[in-house]
Amino acid sequence: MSEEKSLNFIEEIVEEHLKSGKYTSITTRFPPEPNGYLHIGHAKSICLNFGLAKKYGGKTNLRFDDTNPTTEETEYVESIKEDVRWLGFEWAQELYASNYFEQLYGFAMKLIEKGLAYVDDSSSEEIAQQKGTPTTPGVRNAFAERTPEDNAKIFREMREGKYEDGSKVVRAKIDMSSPNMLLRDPIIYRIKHAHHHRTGDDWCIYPMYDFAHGQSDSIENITHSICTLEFVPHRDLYDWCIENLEIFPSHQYEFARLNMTYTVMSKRKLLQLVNEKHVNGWDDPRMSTISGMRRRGYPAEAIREFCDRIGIAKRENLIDVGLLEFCVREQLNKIALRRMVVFDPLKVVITNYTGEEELLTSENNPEDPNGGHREVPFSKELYIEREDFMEVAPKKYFRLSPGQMVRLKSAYIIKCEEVVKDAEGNITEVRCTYIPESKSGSDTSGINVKGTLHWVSISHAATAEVRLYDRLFKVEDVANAEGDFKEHINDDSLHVVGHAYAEPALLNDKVDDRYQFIRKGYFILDKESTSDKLVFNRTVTLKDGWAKEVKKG
RNA sequence: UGCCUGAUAGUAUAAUGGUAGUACGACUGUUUUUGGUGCAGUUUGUCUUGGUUCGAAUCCAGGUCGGGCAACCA
Repeated sequence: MSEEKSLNFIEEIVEEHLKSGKYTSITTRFPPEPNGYLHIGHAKSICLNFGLAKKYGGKTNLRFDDTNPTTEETEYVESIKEDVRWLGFEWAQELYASNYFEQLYGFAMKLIEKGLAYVDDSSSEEIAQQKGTPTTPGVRNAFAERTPEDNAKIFREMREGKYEDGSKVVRAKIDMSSPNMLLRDPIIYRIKHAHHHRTGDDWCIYPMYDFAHGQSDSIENITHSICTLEFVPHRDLYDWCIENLEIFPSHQYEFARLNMTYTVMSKRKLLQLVNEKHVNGWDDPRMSTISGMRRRGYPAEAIREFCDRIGIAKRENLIDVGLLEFCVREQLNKIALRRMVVFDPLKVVITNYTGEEELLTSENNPEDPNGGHREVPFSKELYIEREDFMEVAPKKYFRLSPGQMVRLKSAYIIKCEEVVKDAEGNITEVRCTYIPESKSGSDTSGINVKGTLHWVSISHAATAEVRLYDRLFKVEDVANAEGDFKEHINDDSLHVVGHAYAEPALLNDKVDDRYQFIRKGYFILDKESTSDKLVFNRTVTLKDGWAKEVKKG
């Protein structure tokens, strides 16, 4: 019995095309504009495009949509390539819309010769005004009457640099009264005396998106050109260009873009967060960027799994970020090395412990029988988490309190005998006794305790900085919340624990290792970590049933 | 006022005229040397009004509500 997973609507279209013989293989493309870093919304598109080709034996190109020299930079090209690769995908070809500038120029000339395009000297205000409104038709001006010969001559001169920015544009001659505003003689070329990150100063005219994208698809024989819903009205123009240019008929299909709770997903807003220093760069672990998530410790596999689970449809959506976190935990639970780190220390003295110290063994990962073990030093003086002790314990509190017993993970059962306070009444130390025959792995004490605590031996502990991240915004639906999105920034999205106490095994682990600090969450070493100073990022917390219980009262 | 587009549990997504299912969440219980994990279970849904049909989430008609469209951005 093979449970066939149901297909999304694009997979259905592809299967139909393959079955009917319309195509014998498919080609898709991922077409970012190199004007910013990729975010989780792009990951959805990447997984879709590359996933489709992988599933149906086709190929996917990485194509940079670099038709606007004033916003695009090589830095972004490099980061995009790194992110796509990190997500686990391999492109067939690395291409650029700017590779096709000469061809695109020829396409425009062809339209001019066919009488389907003309040079317009109007200002952008005039053009906008003549365009009409959605309910009233636009009007065509006198420039539309220029002959193909005149148009060709002026277009050539535009290319040669004879005219200033904004003085002339080339427009496709379609229909000034179309109900689709994009068909009201859209601009296809504009003059920009600007340096392009790849073509340098070779060009001073650049094609518009609508005159570059479909043709680029066509040149590359893209069979399924997949984009997001806001491009639906562009499809008429996409098809018009291909039809009138008589080139390979690529087709555009649209799906709903990803929205996620407690975050923003537009390059404009992400750029603002970076520029105005609300975060520390594009790869700040709180960002919805791929690079931010990577630095935070989200595994690529978890992001792929997430994209798979949210599905592909045409309905507007707002996905709970909790689903992403679920995917991250699911993956990390299987691979993360368990370690003990105390964030907020409370000293525990084992009064009846007579040895100097001993090495105990603890499993690296209880989920992984082949995960191995590490040694953990134990001694008379330990740190436990301050929140794991209460002098007056509420009901169902399974941690340490006077007269109560708990197990120290992978070590012994201890019993709280005495609480030591300073002059102000603050608890400075807890004195306990341990049960020698309760040693982990060879427990003959017969005692059962409800609570198990993480701990570190004070004299063996390494110190580390730990960065705890929370959601960047306070409201679920940031894009649709009242007022400017920055008003909803969560000022408490970063907590730095300057001096956490870590078991020494953390000193020897590899940089790429993923950790679960037992009972605290999943962590990864940050790039700012040095041999003198360990810095960890909290990837995600563990689910906390006790916190939920406390909240309920 | 025009055109395009969509509507299934709290959130997503499936059912392609024939038993409304799955995941996340929430809630129970159970296991556990992590209040984690695992396991078992409970919970909640077809926007609305008509029509076609033996039978409608699905087809048809009207309505309601949401999103998009008038950048020399992509």
